[in-house]
Amino acid sequence: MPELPEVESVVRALRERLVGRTIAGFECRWPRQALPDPQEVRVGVCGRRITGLSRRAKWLVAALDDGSALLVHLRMSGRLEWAGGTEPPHVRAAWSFTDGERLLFCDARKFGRIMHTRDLDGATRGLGVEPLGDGFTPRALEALLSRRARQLKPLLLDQSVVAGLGNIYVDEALHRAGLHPLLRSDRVPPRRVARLRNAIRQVLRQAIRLNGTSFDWVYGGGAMQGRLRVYGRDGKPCRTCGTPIVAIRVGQRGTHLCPKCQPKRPTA
DNA sequence: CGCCATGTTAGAGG
DNA sequence: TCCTCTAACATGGC
Repeated sequence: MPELPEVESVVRALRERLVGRTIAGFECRWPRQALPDPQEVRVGVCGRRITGLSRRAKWLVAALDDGSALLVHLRMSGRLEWAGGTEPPHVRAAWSFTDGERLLFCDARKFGRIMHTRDLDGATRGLGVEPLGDGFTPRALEALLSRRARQLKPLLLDQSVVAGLGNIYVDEALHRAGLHPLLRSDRVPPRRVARLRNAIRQVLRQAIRLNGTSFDWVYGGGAMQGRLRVYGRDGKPCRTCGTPIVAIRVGQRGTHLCPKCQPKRPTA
Protein backbone atom coordinates (compact mmCIF):
# COMPACT_ATOMS: atom_id res chain seq x y z
CA MET A 1 0.00 0.00 0.00
CA PRO A 2 2.88 2.33 0.37
CA GLU A 3 3.15 5.37 -1.81
CA LEU A 4 6.24 7.50 -2.22
CA PRO A 5 6.47 8.73 1.41
CA GLU A 6 6.00 5.24 2.86
CA VAL A 7 8.59 3.74 0.51
CA GLU A 8 11.00 6.55 1.33
CA SER A 9 10.46 5.85 5.02
CA VAL A 10 11.16 2.16 4.52
CA VAL A 11 14.35 2.97 2.61
CA ARG A 12 15.58 5.21 5.39
CA ALA A 13 14.71 2.68 8.06
CA LEU A 14 16.47 -0.19 6.29
CA ARG A 15 19.50 1.56 4.87
CA GLU A 16 21.96 1.47 7.74
CA ARG A 17 21.45 -2.19 8.54
CA LEU A 18 21.23 -3.38 4.93
CA VAL A 19 23.95 -1.56 3.06
CA GLY A 20 27.29 -3.34 3.21
CA ARG A 21 25.86 -6.81 3.71
CA THR A 22 26.53 -9.60 1.24
CA ILE A 23 23.64 -11.73 0.02
CA ALA A 24 24.11 -15.46 0.56
CA GLY A 25 20.72 -16.81 -0.50
CA PHE A 26 17.32 -15.93 -1.93
CA GLU A 27 14.18 -17.94 -1.23
CA CYS A 28 10.93 -17.30 -3.11
CA ARG A 29 7.69 -18.98 -2.08
CA TRP A 30 5.39 -17.40 -4.70
CA PRO A 31 7.28 -17.53 -7.99
CA ARG A 32 5.17 -14.97 -9.86
CA GLN A 33 6.47 -12.27 -7.56
CA ALA A 34 10.07 -12.58 -8.76
CA LEU A 35 11.06 -10.98 -12.07
CA PRO A 36 12.06 -12.23 -14.50
CA ASP A 37 11.80 -15.40 -12.35
CA PRO A 38 13.06 -16.68 -8.98
CA GLN A 39 16.11 -18.44 -10.41
CA GLU A 40 17.29 -15.37 -12.30
CA VAL A 41 16.92 -13.27 -9.19
CA ARG A 42 18.78 -15.85 -7.13
CA VAL A 43 21.68 -16.07 -9.56
CA GLY A 44 21.77 -12.31 -9.90
CA VAL A 45 21.90 -11.45 -6.22
CA CYS A 46 23.77 -14.29 -4.52
CA GLY A 47 27.32 -13.39 -3.68
CA ARG A 48 26.69 -9.71 -4.28
CA ARG A 49 27.28 -7.01 -1.71
CA ILE A 50 24.69 -4.26 -1.32
CA THR A 51 26.38 -0.93 -1.92
CA GLY A 52 23.45 1.44 -1.57
CA LEU A 53 19.72 1.72 -0.96
CA SER A 54 17.52 4.32 -2.61
CA ARG A 55 14.07 4.89 -4.07
CA ARG A 56 12.72 5.51 -7.56
CA ALA A 57 9.00 6.28 -7.58
CA LYS A 58 7.50 3.48 -5.43
CA TRP A 59 10.41 1.10 -6.07
CA LEU A 60 13.06 0.36 -3.49
CA VAL A 61 16.39 0.09 -5.26
CA ALA A 62 19.31 -1.82 -3.79
CA ALA A 63 22.49 -1.22 -5.74
CA LEU A 64 24.76 -4.26 -5.95
CA ASP A 65 28.55 -4.35 -6.19
CA ASP A 66 28.57 -5.63 -9.78
CA GLY A 67 26.54 -2.71 -11.07
CA SER A 68 23.26 -4.58 -11.18
CA ALA A 69 20.28 -3.74 -8.99
CA LEU A 70 17.70 -5.48 -6.83
CA LEU A 71 14.32 -3.75 -6.92
CA VAL A 72 11.32 -4.29 -4.66
CA HIS A 73 7.81 -2.94 -5.20
CA LEU A 74 5.46 -3.34 -2.24
CA ARG A 75 2.25 -2.75 -4.24
CA MET A 76 -0.77 -3.00 -1.91
CA SER A 77 0.35 -5.06 1.06
CA GLY A 78 4.07 -5.72 0.84
CA ARG A 79 6.36 -5.27 3.85
CA LEU A 80 10.03 -5.79 4.53
CA GLU A 81 11.19 -6.81 7.96
CA TRP A 82 14.18 -8.40 9.60
CA ALA A 83 13.77 -11.98 10.74
CA GLY A 84 13.91 -12.69 14.44
CA GLY A 85 11.86 -14.80 16.79
CA THR A 86 8.73 -16.37 15.36
CA GLU A 87 8.13 -15.99 11.66
CA PRO A 88 5.50 -13.36 10.79
CA PRO A 89 2.52 -14.22 8.56
CA HIS A 90 2.57 -14.04 4.76
CA VAL A 91 6.31 -14.44 4.21
CA ARG A 92 6.64 -14.73 0.41
CA ALA A 93 10.38 -14.37 -0.02
CA ALA A 94 13.54 -13.94 2.01
CA TRP A 95 17.15 -12.95 1.55
CA SER A 96 19.81 -14.43 3.79
CA PHE A 97 23.13 -12.70 4.33
CA THR A 98 26.60 -14.04 4.90
CA ASP A 99 26.48 -12.98 8.55
CA GLY A 100 23.33 -15.00 9.19
CA GLU A 101 20.84 -12.12 9.11
CA ARG A 102 17.63 -12.57 7.12
CA LEU A 103 15.38 -9.98 5.50
CA LEU A 104 11.78 -11.10 4.95
CA PHE A 105 9.39 -9.97 2.25
CA CYS A 106 5.85 -10.32 3.60
CA ASP A 107 2.87 -9.68 1.36
CA ALA A 108 -0.67 -10.83 2.18
CA ARG A 109 -2.06 -10.13 -1.28
CA LYS A 110 0.97 -11.26 -3.29
CA PHE A 111 0.84 -8.21 -5.56
CA GLY A 112 4.36 -7.09 -4.67
CA ARG A 113 7.28 -7.63 -7.02
CA ILE A 114 10.98 -8.44 -6.61
CA MET A 115 13.20 -7.80 -9.61
CA HIS A 116 16.85 -8.15 -10.44
CA THR A 117 18.23 -6.21 -13.39
CA ARG A 118 21.59 -5.31 -14.91
CA ASP A 119 19.93 -2.37 -16.62
CA LEU A 120 18.39 -0.13 -14.00
CA ASP A 121 17.81 2.72 -16.42
CA GLY A 122 16.01 0.41 -18.79
CA ALA A 123 13.93 -1.12 -16.04
CA THR A 124 12.74 2.26 -14.82
CA ARG A 125 12.53 3.98 -18.20
CA GLY A 126 8.75 4.06 -18.23
CA LEU A 127 8.50 6.05 -15.03
CA GLY A 128 7.62 9.71 -15.11
CA VAL A 129 9.13 12.65 -13.27
CA GLU A 130 10.05 12.40 -9.59
CA PRO A 131 7.74 14.87 -7.85
CA LEU A 132 10.42 15.79 -5.31
CA GLY A 133 13.15 16.04 -7.91
CA ASP A 134 14.62 19.10 -9.60
CA GLY A 135 12.79 18.31 -12.80
CA PHE A 136 9.37 18.78 -11.26
CA THR A 137 9.08 22.48 -12.00
CA PRO A 138 5.83 24.40 -12.48
CA ARG A 139 6.61 24.56 -16.19
CA ALA A 140 7.20 20.83 -16.37
CA LEU A 141 3.89 20.09 -14.71
CA GLU A 142 2.16 22.63 -16.92
CA ALA A 143 3.46 20.77 -19.96
CA LEU A 144 2.36 17.39 -18.61
CA LEU A 145 -1.15 18.66 -17.89
CA SER A 146 -1.73 20.66 -21.05
CA ARG A 147 -0.52 17.99 -23.45
CA ARG A 148 -3.39 15.76 -22.44
CA ALA A 149 -7.11 16.02 -21.85
CA ARG A 150 -7.50 13.61 -18.98
CA GLN A 151 -9.25 13.72 -15.65
CA LEU A 152 -6.83 15.29 -13.22
CA LYS A 153 -6.77 12.50 -10.66
CA PRO A 154 -6.17 9.54 -13.00
CA LEU A 155 -3.47 11.56 -14.72
CA LEU A 156 -1.66 12.22 -11.44
CA LEU A 157 -1.97 8.54 -10.52
CA ASP A 158 -0.36 7.51 -13.80
CA GLN A 159 3.19 6.46 -12.90
CA SER A 160 4.43 7.19 -16.40
CA VAL A 161 3.50 10.85 -15.91
CA VAL A 162 4.36 11.64 -12.29
CA ALA A 163 6.05 8.76 -10.48
CA GLY A 164 5.28 8.01 -6.85
CA LEU A 165 1.87 9.50 -6.15
CA GLY A 166 -0.89 7.12 -5.05
CA ASN A 167 -4.51 7.33 -4.01
CA ILE A 168 -3.96 9.05 -0.68
CA TYR A 169 -1.56 11.75 -1.71
CA VAL A 170 -3.32 12.63 -4.95
CA ASP A 171 -6.51 13.32 -3.00
CA GLU A 172 -4.53 15.30 -0.44
CA ALA A 173 -2.64 17.32 -3.03
CA LEU A 174 -5.78 18.15 -4.99
CA HIS A 175 -7.48 19.40 -1.86
CA ARG A 176 -4.51 21.55 -0.94
CA ALA A 177 -4.50 22.92 -4.49
CA GLY A 178 -8.25 23.59 -4.53
CA LEU A 179 -8.79 21.44 -7.62
CA HIS A 180 -11.59 18.98 -8.37
CA PRO A 181 -10.33 15.47 -9.23
CA LEU A 182 -12.53 15.29 -12.33
CA LEU A 183 -11.29 18.57 -13.78
CA ARG A 184 -9.74 18.10 -17.22
CA SER A 185 -5.98 18.41 -17.04
CA ASP A 186 -5.79 20.90 -19.91
CA ARG A 187 -8.31 23.16 -18.19
CA VAL A 188 -6.40 23.76 -15.00
CA PRO A 189 -5.86 27.52 -14.73
CA PRO A 190 -2.14 28.30 -15.16
CA ARG A 191 -1.80 29.79 -11.69
CA ARG A 192 -3.35 26.69 -10.22
CA VAL A 193 -0.71 24.53 -11.86
CA ALA A 194 2.01 26.12 -9.76
CA ARG A 195 -0.16 25.74 -6.68
CA LEU A 196 -0.73 22.08 -7.49
CA ARG A 197 2.97 21.48 -7.97
CA ASN A 198 3.70 23.10 -4.62
CA ALA A 199 0.87 21.19 -2.92
CA ILE A 200 2.22 17.88 -4.19
CA ARG A 201 5.72 18.58 -2.92
CA GLN A 202 4.53 19.98 0.38
CA VAL A 203 2.28 17.06 1.22
CA LEU A 204 4.92 14.50 0.22
CA ARG A 205 7.58 16.23 2.30
CA GLN A 206 5.27 16.47 5.30
CA ALA A 207 4.38 12.79 4.98
CA ILE A 208 8.04 11.77 4.76
CA ARG A 209 8.80 13.86 7.83
CA LEU A 210 6.06 11.95 9.68
CA ASN A 211 7.24 8.57 8.34
CA GLY A 212 4.19 8.11 6.15
CA THR A 213 0.58 7.17 6.74
CA SER A 214 -0.49 4.20 8.90
CA PHE A 215 -4.10 3.10 9.09
CA ASP A 216 -4.17 -0.68 9.00
CA TRP A 217 -2.03 -3.74 9.59
CA VAL A 218 0.04 -3.20 6.48
CA TYR A 219 2.24 -0.30 7.40
CA GLY A 220 3.08 0.92 10.89
CA GLY A 221 5.07 3.65 12.48
CA GLY A 222 3.76 6.59 10.48
CA ALA A 223 1.98 9.65 11.84
CA MET A 224 0.63 11.28 8.70
CA GLN A 225 -2.80 9.68 9.16
CA GLY A 226 -3.60 12.33 11.74
CA ARG A 227 -2.84 15.08 9.26
CA LEU A 228 -4.86 13.93 6.26
CA ARG A 229 -7.43 16.50 5.18
CA VAL A 230 -9.70 14.46 2.91
CA TYR A 231 -8.58 10.84 2.46
CA GLY A 232 -10.85 8.57 4.47
CA ARG A 233 -12.63 11.57 5.99
CA ASP A 234 -15.93 11.46 4.10
CA GLY A 235 -18.74 12.90 6.19
CA LYS A 236 -16.32 14.72 8.45
CA PRO A 237 -15.90 18.50 8.32
CA CYS A 238 -13.32 19.95 5.97
CA ARG A 239 -10.38 21.18 8.03
CA THR A 240 -10.37 24.36 5.96
CA CYS A 241 -14.05 25.36 5.67
CA GLY A 242 -16.11 22.90 7.70
CA THR A 243 -18.09 21.58 4.75
CA PRO A 244 -18.58 17.78 4.96
CA ILE A 245 -16.03 15.84 2.93
CA VAL A 246 -17.57 13.86 0.08
CA ALA A 247 -16.52 10.47 -1.32
CA ILE A 248 -16.96 9.72 -5.01
CA ARG A 249 -15.60 7.19 -7.49
CA VAL A 250 -12.98 8.29 -10.01
CA GLY A 251 -11.33 5.82 -12.32
CA GLN A 252 -12.39 3.00 -10.00
CA ARG A 253 -10.66 4.54 -7.03
CA GLY A 254 -12.26 5.85 -3.89
CA THR A 255 -11.86 9.62 -4.04
CA HIS A 256 -12.33 12.19 -1.32
CA LEU A 257 -12.85 15.91 -1.71
CA CYS A 258 -14.33 19.04 -0.24
CA PRO A 259 -17.04 20.27 -2.63
CA LYS A 260 -16.53 23.84 -1.49
CA CYS A 261 -12.73 24.02 -1.53
CA GLN A 262 -12.57 21.98 -4.75
CA PRO A 263 -15.32 23.28 -7.06
CA LYS A 264 -15.75 21.64 -10.43
CA ARG A 265 -15.14 24.95 -12.11
CA PRO A 266 -12.15 26.64 -10.47
CA THR A 267 -12.19 30.40 -10.27
CA ALA A 268 -8.73 31.04 -11.65
C1' DC B 1 -22.30 -12.73 1.60
C1' DG B 2 -20.98 -8.23 -0.46
C1' DC B 3 -18.09 -4.41 -0.60
C1' DC B 4 -13.93 -2.12 0.43
C1' DA B 5 -8.75 -1.72 0.31
C1' DT B 6 -1.93 3.25 0.17
C1' DG B 7 -1.19 -0.70 -6.96
C1' DT B 8 -0.56 -1.95 -11.72
C1' DT B 9 -1.71 -3.93 -16.21
C1' DA B 10 -4.25 -5.96 -20.23
C1' DG B 11 -7.98 -5.54 -23.17
C1' DA B 12 -12.37 -3.61 -24.95
C1' DG B 13 -14.94 0.07 -26.75
C1' DG B 14 -15.87 4.96 -27.87
C1' DT C 1 -4.03 7.82 -31.02
C1' DC C 2 -6.09 9.05 -26.89
C1' DC C 3 -9.28 8.33 -23.16
C1' DT C 4 -12.21 5.58 -19.97
C1' DC C 5 -13.84 1.62 -18.01
C1' DT C 6 -13.71 -3.41 -16.65
C1' DA C 7 -11.45 -7.36 -15.22
C1' DA C 8 -7.72 -9.45 -13.19
C1' DC C 9 -4.10 -10.42 -9.82
C1' DA C 10 -5.11 -12.47 -4.29
C1' DT C 11 -6.24 -11.80 0.43
C1' DG C 12 -8.25 -9.92 4.60
C1' DG C 13 -11.27 -6.70 7.31
C1' DC C 14 -15.77 -4.89 8.20
